Order: sequence, then C-alpha cells, then structure tokens
Amino acid sequence: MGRDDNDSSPQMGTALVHSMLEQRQDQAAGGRLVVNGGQPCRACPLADCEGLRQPPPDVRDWIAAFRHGDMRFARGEQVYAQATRPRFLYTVLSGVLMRSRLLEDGRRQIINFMFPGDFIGLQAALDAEMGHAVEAMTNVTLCTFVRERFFDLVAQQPRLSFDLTWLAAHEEAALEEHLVSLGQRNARERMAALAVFLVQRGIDTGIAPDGVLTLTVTQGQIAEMLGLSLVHTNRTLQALRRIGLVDWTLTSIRIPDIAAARAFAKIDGSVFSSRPYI
Amino acid sequence: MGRDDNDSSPQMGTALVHSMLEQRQDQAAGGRLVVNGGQPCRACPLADCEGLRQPPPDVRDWIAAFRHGDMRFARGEQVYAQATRPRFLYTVLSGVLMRSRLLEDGRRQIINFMFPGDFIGLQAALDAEMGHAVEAMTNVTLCTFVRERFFDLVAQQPRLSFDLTWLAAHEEAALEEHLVSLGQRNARERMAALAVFLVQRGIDTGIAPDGVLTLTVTQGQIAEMLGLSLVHTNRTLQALRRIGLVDWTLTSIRIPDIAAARAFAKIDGSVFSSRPYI
DNA sequence: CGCTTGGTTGAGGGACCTCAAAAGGCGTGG
DNA sequence: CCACGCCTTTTGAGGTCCCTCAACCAAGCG
Repeated sequence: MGRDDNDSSPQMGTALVHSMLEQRQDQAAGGRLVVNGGQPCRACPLADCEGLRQPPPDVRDWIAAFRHGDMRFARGEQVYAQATRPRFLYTVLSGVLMRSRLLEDGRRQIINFMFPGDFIGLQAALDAEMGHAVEAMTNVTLCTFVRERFFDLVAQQPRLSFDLTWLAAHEEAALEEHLVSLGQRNARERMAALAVFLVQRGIDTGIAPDGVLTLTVTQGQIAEMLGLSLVHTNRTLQALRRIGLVDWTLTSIRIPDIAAARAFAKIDGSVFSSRPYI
Repeated sequence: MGRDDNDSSPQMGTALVHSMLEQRQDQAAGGRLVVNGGQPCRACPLADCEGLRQPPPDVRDWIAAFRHGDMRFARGEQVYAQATRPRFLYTVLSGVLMRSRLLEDGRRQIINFMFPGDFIGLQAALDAEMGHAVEAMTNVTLCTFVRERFFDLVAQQPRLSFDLTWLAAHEEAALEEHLVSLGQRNARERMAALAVFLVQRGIDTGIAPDGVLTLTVTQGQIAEMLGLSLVHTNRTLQALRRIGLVDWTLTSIRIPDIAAARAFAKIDGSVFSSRPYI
C-alpha cells in the first residue's frame, strides 16, 4: 500500500498535508455567516422533504430560537478541518458534504457523506477535537448552532435529544456498513454498495427524484472512499458500467436496477424509516 | 476475495449462516437473568474503575432504580443476534465483547470491541433491528436496562443523555479509525493499530494494568477484524513479533513500546479523557 | 494556446488470497 | 497412558486482485 497518486488533486505530498491541517474554519466564519432574523425556520427547506419527520410546531419554534444562523459553502470548501474544535454544530439544509480523515503521510480516507437533514459535529459537542475534516461536495447551506449551548438542547428538549441519539445511532450503522465493505467486499462489490448507498440517500432526501443522483464525484474521491487506487477504481467503474449494473459518471450516478445492485453487493435491505432532524 | 475459511470456527458455510441468524437472544434471557434487589449500584464494579468518570450520588441512585438487573454470558455466547430487536440495553460491567456483522454468504466482519463501561444497543433504542451481533469474548457481566424505558432516561436525566451522546460520538470516532485502517493501512499497520487500540482500551479500563492485555483472540478473529485471510494474518503476526513491535499470542497482547507501535501504524495520539458511563 | 483537472490505458510487480497439508495443544474416553 | 478428535497455528506453493509507474487523451479556461 502506501498510495500516493501525485497526479490527482485530492491526494498530495506530505508537504501539503500540514498546510491542509492548518487551514482553520475560522477564516470562513468571517464573511460567510448569515444570521436570519424573524422566524427563519418557517422557510426551512427541510420542511418540504418527504423523507424527514417534521417536528411539532412548538419544537420548531424552540429550534428557531436556538439556532444561530445559516452558512454557505461552495463545492470544495472546507467546513472545518481535522484536529480543530469548530465553534458550531450544523444541520445540512441543502447540498452534500463528505467527512474524511487524513494520515500523517498524506493518505486520506473518506469516511462518509452527509445529506440534507444530517447533523454535523456531534463529536465536538463534547470535549474532543474533530478526528476528521468536513468538506462540501456541492454548494451547501448549513444551519448553525452554537456549540456551547448544546447542553441546553439536551436539558430542555428531550425529544430532540432523543432524535439526536437516533441520528447518531444510524450514522454508526452506516459506518458499520462501510466497514463491512472495506473489510469483506472486493472492488466491484464495494463500488456497487457505495453507489446504492448514495443513490438511496439521494432518493430518501429528495435530491434524486428519478433514482438518478446528480452529484459530482471524481474517481479520485471514489478511490479514497473505497480504499482503492485511482487506476483500479477506474477499471472497476468501467467493469460495472459494462455489466450494466452501475453507470457512474463524473456528475451523476445511475443504477438501472437497484435491487440487482443490492443483491450483487450483498446488502441486506434495511430500509430506514423516516429520519428526524433538528 | 470471497473468503471462506471452512476450517476455522468463526467462519462457516452458507448453510450455517441461517441457523446463526436464527439464534435469538430470547433463549438466553431465560435462566440467565439475575435481578438484584436493594441498592445494586452500591456494589457496581465500575465504581472502582479509574478510567471512568463517576456519576454524582443522586444520579447513581436514579440509575439504580432505572436498571433492570444483571446478566452473565460465557465466552463465545451471543448476547443478541443480528437482525433482532433485543429487549434490553446494556452496560458492560466486566469482560470484553465484540460486535460483528454477517454477510449472506458467510463472510463476517468484526466491527469493534466493547470494554467495561461501554454502552451496548443504542442502535435499537429506536425503531430499527440491530445490524450486528454481539458476542462475549470472555465471561462477561452486563447491566441491563429495559429498552422501552429509554425515553424516560432522556427525559428525566439530561446529564445521562449528554453522556450517552458522548459515548456514541466516541464510538463513532473509533469506527472512523477502523475505517482508516481498512481503507488505507496495509496488513502490518492494521494489525499494529488494532493491537494498540485494544491494549490502550485495556489500560484505560484497568484490565491491562501492566500494559499487557490478557484476552483470548484467535487469529481467525483477528483476520475477521482486519479484513485479511487467516493465513496472511498468521504471517503478518509473525512478522510483527519478529520485528519486536507486537507480541500477540492466543491469550495475550503485549506491546513492548507503545509509542513505537503508534508511530508505526500512524495513529495520532488522540488521548481520551475519562469516559462517562451509565 | 498552454495550463489544469479528470479520465483512460498498458505493463509489470507485489501484497494478499486460496488450496492443501501438517503439527502443536488440550480435553475426552477407552 | 495412549488414542482420538477438535481447535488453532503453521508452512508451502501457486494464483490473482490490486498497486505502482508511466504515458496519453479529453475538456474547460484564461
């Protein structure tokens, strides 16, 4: 192993790692933050999302008072860096992000992706530094919460606290599935499993209405998610396309027969019921 | 890939997979459950554990009323099976357990290990079935809680709810680390990383006072954790032993120089502060 | 136009896998 | 006490999946 694809952008030499680690989210907080006045949550884009369970009005009002504001990031920008303690916790309002972890020698592992409704930053709700970085894969808007006030949420809104636990538990289940992929599945199974995962999440969150997820993912990023080399990722991708199982281009993921892809990747059909959000 | 070590016990043919999946925890609940009367938490073995942050007296009393009883499992027994909805949530009082996930074709991935103080079963606190099985690696005793009453805990004890979030977040961080291992590290790095992880947890929970963790792990189990074949696991293990980095036998793990092993496996020294428990 | 980003292809090598067999512990039973 | 079975470890040999190195192609953009 010891993979350094010097030609692909997400990878980099050891020299650049430090500068990446040093990049703080502080600079971003400057001009980016938009604090809404009035009743912001009335216009919450998540209120229209079918895959999400809507909070009752009183809870929504509470959230409206609890939240701090909005934040926007462009594709490729970093929400926060590894080994920092960001000031905020976030809920994804729109767009897709990814979480990744860097090794000292420049190797990078993409941990998971975040879709609308997902809660970001639980790890830092407590004392710890973040063990990962979060980066926008599309233009995104996030709903921000002040980290210091997190305990107020737990103390005052048991229902939300419960929902948070729900989200954390399901995030953990997703990581377990990825762990199974990396440990037990070969390249083609892995890629199929990832494609199914992404498309399914796209469907659930209403981003992929017709079963086709429009999302820009480079093959380098796929490689970093699957723990494969860039070259082999390319070949595996072509193989899946040739078989007709998954058609994954730079800008979209199309799965003609999801059930078939599921069977191929040996995914048990654990269908998630409607997710809560905060 | 497609690994079937028919000769090693943890692995099995597809025929046996179903019987394993069908094994319910119900049967276990029969004679095993021991409900303590009086003030059980006064004698809680976790109260002596240095690595754990102790709850204040009133909270401890609340837990004492909230808990349901104790349960014991012998090494090799299953606490609950995959795709079931166990009636209880658990806190590990003593012993070590592992969490694993089965694929339909018999491949198995060990997800993580649980040490004293760890909370088990959060995933099913809600609506979902468990996506994994939990099995005892030593004789263990668990503290049980009735799952239906979980919301009471969140509603009445924000501090405990917060602690639960803490535990969930750190469990997630551990899974992230394992993901990095499987995705980016080669066999030797993986094995060193796992050994360091286990020994560190052993030290933190007081099971490995002298830095040597006494724990029976077969090479087959190591293989299932690392996503390696049994044969290659054996050879890698010998290589690490020859180098003098990790001495991992069937019954114990010894790391002469933890810092060296950490550097070798490229683990950032994220030292956990004292864990809470419930 | 050159530069950058992302994709594609070929060739060779190495890490890891599978198949196969044997040996060392440890209990059980004759 | 030895024989026997069971589990776990060990070792050998051959194969393959995946990696690295190294080009080259295509599209977008100043």
